[in-house]
Amino acid sequence: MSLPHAILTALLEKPSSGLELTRRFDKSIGYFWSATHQQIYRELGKLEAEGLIRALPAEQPARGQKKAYEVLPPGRAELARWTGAAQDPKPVRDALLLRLRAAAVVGTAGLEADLRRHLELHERQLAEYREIERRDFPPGKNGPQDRLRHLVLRAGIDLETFWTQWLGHALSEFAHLPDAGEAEPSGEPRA
Amino acid sequence: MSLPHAILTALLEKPSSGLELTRRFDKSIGYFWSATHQQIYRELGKLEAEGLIRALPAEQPARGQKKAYEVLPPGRAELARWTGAAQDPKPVRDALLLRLRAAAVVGTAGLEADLRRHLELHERQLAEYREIERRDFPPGKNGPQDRLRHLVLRAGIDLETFWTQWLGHALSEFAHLPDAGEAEPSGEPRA
DNA sequence: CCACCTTGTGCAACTAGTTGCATAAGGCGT
DNA sequence: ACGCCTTATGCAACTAGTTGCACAAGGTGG
Repeated sequence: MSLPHAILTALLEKPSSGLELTRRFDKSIGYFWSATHQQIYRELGKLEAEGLIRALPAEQPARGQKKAYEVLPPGRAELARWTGAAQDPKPVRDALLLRLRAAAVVGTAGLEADLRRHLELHERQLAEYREIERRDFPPGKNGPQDRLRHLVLRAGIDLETFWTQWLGHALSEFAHLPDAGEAEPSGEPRA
Repeated sequence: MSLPHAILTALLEKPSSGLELTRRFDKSIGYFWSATHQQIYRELGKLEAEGLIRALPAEQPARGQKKAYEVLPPGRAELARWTGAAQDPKPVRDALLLRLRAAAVVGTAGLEADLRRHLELHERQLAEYREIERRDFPPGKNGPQDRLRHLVLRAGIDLETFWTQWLGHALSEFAHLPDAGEAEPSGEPRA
């Protein structure tokens, strides 16, 4: 139940149309809460119906027209409530770790290449985060909101750092593993 | 599309009934791919229908009877295929980070308590992982499957370590933040 | 001047996961 | 022998997210 709140946050930072929101979700906010444009449009409709946001009175609201939204007081209140309410972390689901575990049973064939690919993706993401940090959080900037936002970015950086390190470690393990195959002494002879 | 593969892995490790699987998902496998018993039963039905697993011929398959499943060769093949196939990491969705970002706009009221609670949860999980490591991976054990499984556990340990550290850092930031409120110089005076 | 591309909005159908409840068998106490 | 608890299996309805497509407006090039 977080997408509406992600949208409220984005709209409070800057009133936007659906497509503008979509673009921003592909950058800053989407780094830790991704969403497709269809999700966003649907949610904008709901939020408007609930009276939490409203369309800024632009020209004519015809099709193919930009329609910008802003947050209404009840929307801000709801966001504040949600932010402060207790929430349980949702259970982990990580396919890569699952695949590694499966590999222990059915063999590692093909996995190494994908680990390498993931490593590259995470390295790229890490580089991007560092660039954002350099650009948006120079040493002087440390008002309360800056500190909070920097904290979030730090989480992103540290997470990507973890993944790159772990993947590096995993690949080095693969390097001296009894190649591919069942990886199981008791496995049946293949074919 | 990973739940069926999680189940195949679990069944290869040890043929089990639905409930036994559920219990194991609450422990080892579920640490990185959680599932409820309803998901598991449904998926067992599908896997059986597809001919990837079969029910072990037990007594009478009446209701309230244990029904254990084992993986058939096509099931093993499918798992091997999936494990080696390239897969994109799925986009991140972390509500806690989102809430922090929201807090930069609508204020931090209530958040600190929940951060503290999350810190405790992660510390507990970390302790559990370390205990498993101590118990299941003593210095001698390092055959190929041991190495792979240890690698997975290491990821869990390092992830929990990251979270505990980051949450600690976040809480220390909160400690010298201009208390609660809007955390925004330009915010409207509350109420 | 019209075919085609881009921008922006949106519906419909599908997949995956969650929640709440139903049902059956067997043991246990009184 | 009856109610009740635990174990085990499962259906149905719901929520959240994904995928594929449709459609309108406005610009662009042959």
